[in-house]
Amino acid sequence: MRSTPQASDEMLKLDNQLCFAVYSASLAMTRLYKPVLEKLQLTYPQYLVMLALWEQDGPTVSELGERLSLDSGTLTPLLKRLEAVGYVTRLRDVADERRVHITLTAAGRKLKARAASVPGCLIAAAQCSVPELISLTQQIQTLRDRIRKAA
Amino acid sequence: MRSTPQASDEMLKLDNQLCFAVYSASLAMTRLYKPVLEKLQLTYPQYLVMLALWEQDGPTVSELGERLSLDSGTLTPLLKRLEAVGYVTRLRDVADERRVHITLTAAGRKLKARAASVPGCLIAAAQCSVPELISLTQQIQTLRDRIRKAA
DNA sequence: AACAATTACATTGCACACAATTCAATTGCG
DNA sequence: CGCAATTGAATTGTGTGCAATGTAATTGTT
Repeated sequence: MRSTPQASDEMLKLDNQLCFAVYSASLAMTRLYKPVLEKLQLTYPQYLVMLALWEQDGPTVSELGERLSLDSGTLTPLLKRLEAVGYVTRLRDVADERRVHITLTAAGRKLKARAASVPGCLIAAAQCSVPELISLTQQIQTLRDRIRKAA
Repeated sequence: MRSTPQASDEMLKLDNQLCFAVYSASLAMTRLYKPVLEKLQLTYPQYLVMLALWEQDGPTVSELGERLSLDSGTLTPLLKRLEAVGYVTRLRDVADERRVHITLTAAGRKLKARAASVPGCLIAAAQCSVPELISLTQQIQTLRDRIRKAA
């Protein structure tokens, strides 16, 4: 008698995989936001950067990378595009010329008001109560933090 | 008196937590799997394609795209890489020459046994019971399906 | 002060992800 | 049958995401 091949079969089914659920949910969210964010001249990752800046303006590239868990290879070109559309400025720190501070322009600050309606489309799509959304968010955050620790 | 700017502030923070949680969890998972999948000569999206093929061999490119919610612009080069390492073959349908069937090679089928241990690393990292993982997976799938319907 | 190690950002190369377009094969309709 | 419309993949161009590398500025040590 062999050792239960069924068990590993069940584990390897696509829909049983937590990783595929998260992966496909992330892609679905990007697609949901796309038409909304296009009106603001933002991509989804650029929107996340703007959210971070609206909460705390003027961080260095590495601080932003820490917050979003992205490295400079991703952020540098992204930030240059945000600078090109006029939402941020990239300025060298006078005390430490290695650092580059990312600061909102007037247009970048004004955008926050126009972005106020963006979250509504996800909340509407989710079709569940705000407490339920908060609970799900916390579960996913806990999972993410444990994965980070394990990696 | 202005109309509660705090409300939109909170909304933006809530949205930050929800969409960013899924986004960052997805990235964290990719990073967790990376060293494990490298031993199998697979990237994370390639692993998802292999999971789909182990469940049902020989689909067309568009059927695979339907299952994974990816288009030909993503799948065509990815499948060519899987063909290059020898895990799949790409064969034109004899009845309809527009279609390309993706079929596992012997090496591709053999890989399934070696991949049996892959899900374990996420389960270990998650530090929670299997029923809890199943529940969380289902919640995320439900969210994803509702988002897809709304988009 | 000199210099090795570290830090911060930029650059390069590879692999997705997706919109838009192209091209060939097939289907539908008069 | 003939031909327009449709379908299925592939291609092209833009924007991430990340490892590896490069470069300049700063820090620590003697």
